[in-house]
Amino acid sequence: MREFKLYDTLSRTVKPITTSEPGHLKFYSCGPTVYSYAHIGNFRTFLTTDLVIRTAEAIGWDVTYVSNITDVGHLTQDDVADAAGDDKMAKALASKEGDQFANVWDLARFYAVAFEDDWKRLNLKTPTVRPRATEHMREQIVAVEDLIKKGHAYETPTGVYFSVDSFEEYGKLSGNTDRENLQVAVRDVVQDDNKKNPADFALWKKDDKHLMQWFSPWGWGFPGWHIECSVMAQKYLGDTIDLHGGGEDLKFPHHECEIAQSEAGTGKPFCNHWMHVTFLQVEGEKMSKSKGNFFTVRDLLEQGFDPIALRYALISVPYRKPHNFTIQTLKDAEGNVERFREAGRRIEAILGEGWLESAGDFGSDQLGQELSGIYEQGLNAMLDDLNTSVAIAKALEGTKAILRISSLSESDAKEGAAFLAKVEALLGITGLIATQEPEEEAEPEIEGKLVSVWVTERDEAKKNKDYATSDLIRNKLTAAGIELRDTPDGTVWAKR
RNA sequence: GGCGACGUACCCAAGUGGUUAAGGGAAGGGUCUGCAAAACCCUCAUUCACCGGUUCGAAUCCGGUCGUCGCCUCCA
Repeated sequence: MREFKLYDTLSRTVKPITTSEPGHLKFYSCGPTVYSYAHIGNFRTFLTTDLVIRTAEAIGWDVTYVSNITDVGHLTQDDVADAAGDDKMAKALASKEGDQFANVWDLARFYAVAFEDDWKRLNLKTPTVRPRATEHMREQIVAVEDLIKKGHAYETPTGVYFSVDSFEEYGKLSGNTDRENLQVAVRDVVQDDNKKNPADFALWKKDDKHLMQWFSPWGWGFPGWHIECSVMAQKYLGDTIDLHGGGEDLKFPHHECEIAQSEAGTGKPFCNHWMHVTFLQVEGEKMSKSKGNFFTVRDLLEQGFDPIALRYALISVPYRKPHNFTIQTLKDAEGNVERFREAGRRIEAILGEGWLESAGDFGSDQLGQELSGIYEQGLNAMLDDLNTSVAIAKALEGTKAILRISSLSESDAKEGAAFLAKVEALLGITGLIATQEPEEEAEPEIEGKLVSVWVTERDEAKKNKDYATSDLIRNKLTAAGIELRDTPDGTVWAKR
C-alpha cells in the first residue's frame, strides 16, 4: 500500500493519511453557504479537495467523499460567541441582486444550482453525497438535545449554547487553548449575559422572526452554524472520519467547534487528519466578499476564459502556499491546456474517437517506459502533500515527449493515450473531457459545417496558388474566432 | 494582542544540507510553412532579499535586519 502524505493541522506535521478501513478514505469537506455565486477563492479550496480524491484514487483507494451545501442563513457573527449580526442570506435577499427571488429558500436554491454548475464546468468530481443543512434539521435538533443531556450544553432565553468549559480539549486544533487569548478573540462579538462563558457558541438560536425557522424543543428558531457539519459527517461517514478539510478560515472557530460538539457527543475522536487550504490572493491582495475585489467563476467564464485553464491556474501553486492569482497566470494556463489538447488531437487522428476512454496501461517499449517514469514522478509529487507545481511540470514533460514525435505510430499513440488518460484522471487539466453545458453543444454542429465549407474553399485556392483568396478566408475566420492550422494531413481548425 | 506564511531570472513558480537551481510565460535565434498558426529545437539565474553564524559543503539549518502578505471578524 502506497503512502499519501498530507499536512495535518492538528499535529502540525506532514504525515501519511491513515484510513480506518484499509484502502477506503472517508473524507468530509466543508462546502459553501449559497447566498451568492462562488468565487475563485472558494474553488481553490474545492479544487484542492478534488485533488485529494483523484490522488487517492490513483493509488487504488476507494473514496467516500461528503461535501455539504450550507443553505441556512447563519448569523454573520455567530462564530465564537453568539448571534448579533445580520443573516447572510437575508442580507443577500435584501440586496439589489436579491430582487429576483421570492424568498430566501428560492435564493438558496438558485445559488446552489449555480454552484453545482460551476463545479462541473471546472471538472470537479461529484461527491458521493452532497447533503444540505436544511434537509438534516431533525438530526441537528437531536444532536443538540443529546449534548444538553450529556451536560455539554445549556439553554438560555436566547438559545442553546455549547459549554466550552465542559470540553477540556477545546482549542486543540487552532492553538487557541489559552483562555486569555480566547477572550481577545471574542472581544468584538456581542455577548449574551446568560452565557456561562463568553466563548460558548450557539447550537440553537431562538428567533421567531428569522426568515428560515423550524420548531424545536426550545421553540421556533434555527440551528447554529457548526452543528450541521458534525451531524452530516457522522451520518454519512461514521463517528470517526479519516480526513476533514476546508479553507484556512474554518480552522477556528468552525472546525474547533465541530470537534468539541462531535467528541463531546460520541466520546470518540471525530477526525484523524485535518487539512486547510491557504487563501487565494488576487493581484497581490486578499480577496473577500466584503471588499468586493473578487472574481466569480462565472465572471471569468463569461469573459471567454477556458474553464479548464481556470482550473489549471488555480491549482498551479501548492495549496499551502499563498497563491497570487492574476489574469496573466490564467492566460499562461490557456496555452498549456491547449498543448494537452494538441497532443490529444494527434492521438485521436490515429486511434479514432473514444481513445481516451479506452486507453490502457503503459507498454514495455521505450516511449511507454519513458512516459511511465514521468507519470510516476508526477504521482509521487501529489502523494507528497499535493505538490501540484511538480505534478503539472511532469504532465507537460510527458506531453512534450509525445509532441516531439513528428509522426506517431499506432503504438506511440497508445502510449500517449495511456499517459494523457492518467494525467487527466490525476489532475483533470488536459481539457480532453468536455465540461461545457449540454445546451451549448447544439450550435457548433451547424457552425462546424459552415467552417468546413470555407476551409475547403481555401484549400482549393491554395492549390491554385491563389494566396490572396486563401489569406482572405483565413483572416475572416480568424476574426470570427476560428483558428486554422495547416498540417501535413490537411487543414484543421479550432475555436479560440 | 495572539498565530502563521513568504521574499528564487523580466513575470508566475518548484526545490528545505551535497552531481548541471524543476516547469510555465515573456523575449531572442532556428526547423517546418507560399506566408502564417501550431508543434519542435536552441539561448535565457556561478546564483537564491540583506548581514552574520554552524558545516568539508547552505537557496536549504541557526541568529539578526529589511520588505510583502495572510489567519484569528463576514469570508473557502
